[in-house]
Amino acid sequence: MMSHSVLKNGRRVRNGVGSGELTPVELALVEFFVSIADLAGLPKSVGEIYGLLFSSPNPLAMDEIIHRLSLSKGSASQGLRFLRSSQAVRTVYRAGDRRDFYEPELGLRNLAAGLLKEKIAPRLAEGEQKLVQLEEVLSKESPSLRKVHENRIQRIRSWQRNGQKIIPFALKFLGG
Amino acid sequence: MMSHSVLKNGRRVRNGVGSGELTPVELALVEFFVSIADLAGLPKSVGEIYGLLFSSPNPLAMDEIIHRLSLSKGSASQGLRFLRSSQAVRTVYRAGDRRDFYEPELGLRNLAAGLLKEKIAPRLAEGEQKLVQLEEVLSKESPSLRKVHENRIQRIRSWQRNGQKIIPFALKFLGG
DNA sequence: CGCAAAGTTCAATAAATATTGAACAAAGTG
DNA sequence: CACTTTGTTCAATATTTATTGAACTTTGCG
Repeated sequence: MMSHSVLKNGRRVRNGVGSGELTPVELALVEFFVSIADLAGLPKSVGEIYGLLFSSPNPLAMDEIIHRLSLSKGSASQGLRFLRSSQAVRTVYRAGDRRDFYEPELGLRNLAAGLLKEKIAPRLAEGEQKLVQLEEVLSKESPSLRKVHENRIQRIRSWQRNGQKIIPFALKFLGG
Repeated sequence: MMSHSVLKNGRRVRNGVGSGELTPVELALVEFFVSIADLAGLPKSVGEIYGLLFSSPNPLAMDEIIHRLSLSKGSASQGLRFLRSSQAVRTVYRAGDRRDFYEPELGLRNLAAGLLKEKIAPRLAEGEQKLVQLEEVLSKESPSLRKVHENRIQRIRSWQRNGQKIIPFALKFLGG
C-alpha cells in the first residue's frame, strides 16, 4: 500500500469528477488529438492517450496515463492496444521497472500507414466481399438492366484501381 | 389518394419490418455503399440512399427512395441534403413533375472533393483552432518544457504542410 | 385565395459505440 | 510457493449518434 495521489505544490484538481491534473498545454494537445481521433472515427480515449504521450517529454506507464487522464484501466488497456497495433506508440523498457512505458510515434508516414493497415484496409476488404457477392447475382438480371449494372460496377473497379495507385505515392509524400 | 404498395409479380417482401423491395443486386450495392459510408463515418442511411441511386438506371424522387429503403421522411430528407451539399448527388428536373429527382455523381474525384470540403475541412479547422489556443499558453511554461513542446508543435505544423501538399495532387490522380 | 403535394425541422426515441470496473490471468519477487 | 504488481477481458452501463414522425413551411395549381 502506498499513497500516490498526494497533490504536489498545492496544485488543485479542477474537474468535478476527480481527474488527474493536466497543464493548460497538455490539455490543449490532448484536445487537439481528441479532435483528430474524432475525425478518424476513433474513440476519444485513444486521442486522449496519444495526446498525453505526445505532450510528455518522457515515456509514460499505463498507470500514469490512467491517473492523469482519469481513465479506467479497461479503456487505457484497450486504447494502448489499438495504438500499439497501429504503430502509433512504441513500448520502451526501463531498467528496474516491470511496467511497460509508452512513447508516441512522431512520423506522419508511419502514423498514416498504421491507420491504413489497421482501420481502413479491413473495411475495404469487407466492401470487396460485397462486390464479389454482387457479381454472383448479376447474371440473373434482364440483359438491359444487367448492362447498366455491369457498367456501374466497372466504375467502382476503376475507383479501386485509382485509390490503390495513390497509396504508395501518398505515403512517400508524408514520409520525409 | 392512391395505393402505391401493390406487390408486383407476386414478389414477397422479406424483411420483418415492412421494407420496400430490393432486388439482390440492388441489395448488394446498397450494402456495399453502407460499408463505405461506415468507413467514412457517415450514417448508414446516407450509404443506403447513395447505393440505391447508384443502382438505379434512372433518377429517383424522395418518396421512391423512402419507399424502397423503408426510411423515414426525416432521414431521407437529411441524407439527401448531405449528399447534395457534398455533391455526391445531383437533382434532375422532370417535366410535369413537381418532385426533385436525384441521380448519383459517378466521378471519384468529385465525390472525394465533396467529402473533403464537407466533412474533413471543418474538422481540421477545429483542430487548427486548438493549436492556436495552445500557442497562447505555451509562454507560461518553464524554458526546458517549452522547448520540448515547441518542437512537438512544429512537428504538427509539418504534418499539416505535408497533408496540404498531397491534396491537389491526389485529386488529380482520382480525377480521370 | 384554398388546397394538396413536397420537403424540412427538431424533440423524442432507438440504435450503435465507448467506457467502466470487477473478475481474471500473467509475470515477477522474496 | 504465496503475494503483489501489471495488464487483459468482457458484461453491464453510460454516452453519443442516428432515426423517426408529427408539426410546420414552401411551392404550385385551379
